[in-house]
Amino acid sequence: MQNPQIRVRIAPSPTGNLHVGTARTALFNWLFARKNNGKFILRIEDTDLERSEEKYVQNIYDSLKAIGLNWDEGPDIGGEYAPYRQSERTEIYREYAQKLVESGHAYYCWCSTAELEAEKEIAQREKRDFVYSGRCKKFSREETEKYRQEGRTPVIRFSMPAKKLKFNDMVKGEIEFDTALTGDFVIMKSNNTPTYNFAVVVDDAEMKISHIIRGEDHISNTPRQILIYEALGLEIPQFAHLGMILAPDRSKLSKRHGATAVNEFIDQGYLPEAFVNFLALLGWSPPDGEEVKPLSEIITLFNIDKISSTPAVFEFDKLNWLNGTYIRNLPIENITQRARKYLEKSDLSAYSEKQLREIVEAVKNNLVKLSEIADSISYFFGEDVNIDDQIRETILKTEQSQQVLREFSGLAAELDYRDAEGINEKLGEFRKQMKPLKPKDVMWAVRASLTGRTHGADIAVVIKLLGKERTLRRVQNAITATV
RNA sequence: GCCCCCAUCGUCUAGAGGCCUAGGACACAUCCCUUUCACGGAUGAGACAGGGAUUCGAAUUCCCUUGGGGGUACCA
Repeated sequence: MQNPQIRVRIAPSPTGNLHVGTARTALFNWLFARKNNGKFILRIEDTDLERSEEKYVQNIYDSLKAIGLNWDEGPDIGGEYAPYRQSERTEIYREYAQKLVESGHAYYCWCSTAELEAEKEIAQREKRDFVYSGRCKKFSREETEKYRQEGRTPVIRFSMPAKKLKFNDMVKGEIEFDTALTGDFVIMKSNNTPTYNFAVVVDDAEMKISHIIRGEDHISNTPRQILIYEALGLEIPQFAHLGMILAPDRSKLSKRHGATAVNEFIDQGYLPEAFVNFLALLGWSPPDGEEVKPLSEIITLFNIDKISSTPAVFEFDKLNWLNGTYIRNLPIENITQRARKYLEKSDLSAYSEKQLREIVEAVKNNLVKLSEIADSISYFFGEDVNIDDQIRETILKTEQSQQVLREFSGLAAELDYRDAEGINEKLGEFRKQMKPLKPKDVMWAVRASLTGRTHGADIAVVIKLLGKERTLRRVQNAITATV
């Protein structure tokens, strides 16, 4: 079987930060390339000069790299088919457009926006779809010259052959369109710049793209593109259209649903490796049922035939669970290091690195996002602790708690603060000693006085890390504050 | 409106005619562990959108309806 080099691409337009939908498409392309020993290419589609911005190009690079998707050819690293930015390829599009005009597959259209609007209005009134009439197609050289003389700037339209067009989609199966419904569409704008549908075809062909894996929002563009391939006598690639990513309310994922850009998730404290893992699960499922899986393993298991054709809801619950799982599985040094910027919201100087790791170890289990660590560890810092009014009133101020704390301050004075396990044992004895008070109530009083909270890290560890002085001080404060 | 795509638990999905009284994961509930919250463990509840047709037999094939999504630009 002739199996030419597999080449896929991701072609985002830099009109915003890298969207999760684009990231997911990039991921599937990347997986397909890596799985099949192919090439993954990054191309920047910046033909829309108005909306494209350089900072977004940078964001695309950064986001892709952050989630571990490296490309083999691209604007920044070059490659055999450079340049990889559409804005630097305009000459190429012009040549191809010219070819099409010469071969009769395209023609200049001199219609003004106003004239087109009028046609559209009529179509609307007659309740039929607007399909460009194609009247400029028949113009003679003289008429063309006349318009040029008038100072009109033409567009180039592709001459649509009307026919039933079938193509086989790798994920959707056979799809059929009636191209008569489309009409002659613009391939070169009046500013001599290509439209999307034309530029993609030219680039994909020039760059020898073998498989086009993209979102299903492009499915209706496909017949037009196939027709251009045909008109140009180029080989038609394989298509695969992925279901969209939807918001929990099943509408298109947008800003109003919260974060939509990859970097926002990472900034929020999602681990990039957890995030890609989650993305992979949107439309693909591991044959062995093990969903927590690094990219390296997903590559070997990945199979494009197994991609779901259904749109997928972006569910935060599962992302959160995955992220927590990844955090828990990380070696403690690694978490500590990666959480540094959040940890540093507290003044770390009072602790050694070793102690800091103990703190992280003590709180890591209930983290969903790395960023939450800042709050989880806050009571380990400072001489005193903030206790909110409700806890002060309902937990600390009760006579029962006061009694516990008076007793506990005695115990606290003679603990061995180097030994968490020992502290734990003493605490056990203490609970017995405080009977008939319930163990839970006893510990809540102690915990609240020390941490200002009703839940958190193992209390013996808290006591150890707080040390004698602060433990005594905080307990004492909790007692005196209410007298 | 027209065109195209899609349709299994709340969500992501497994399922390619009998293995399905439909499996897994997240979320949810209960219980266990436990000084708290978590973590971990166990159990439970929970779906083939509806209607026809094909077949000995349909979640799986076909048709219709309904619902959802996408497209309908000199945006990409």
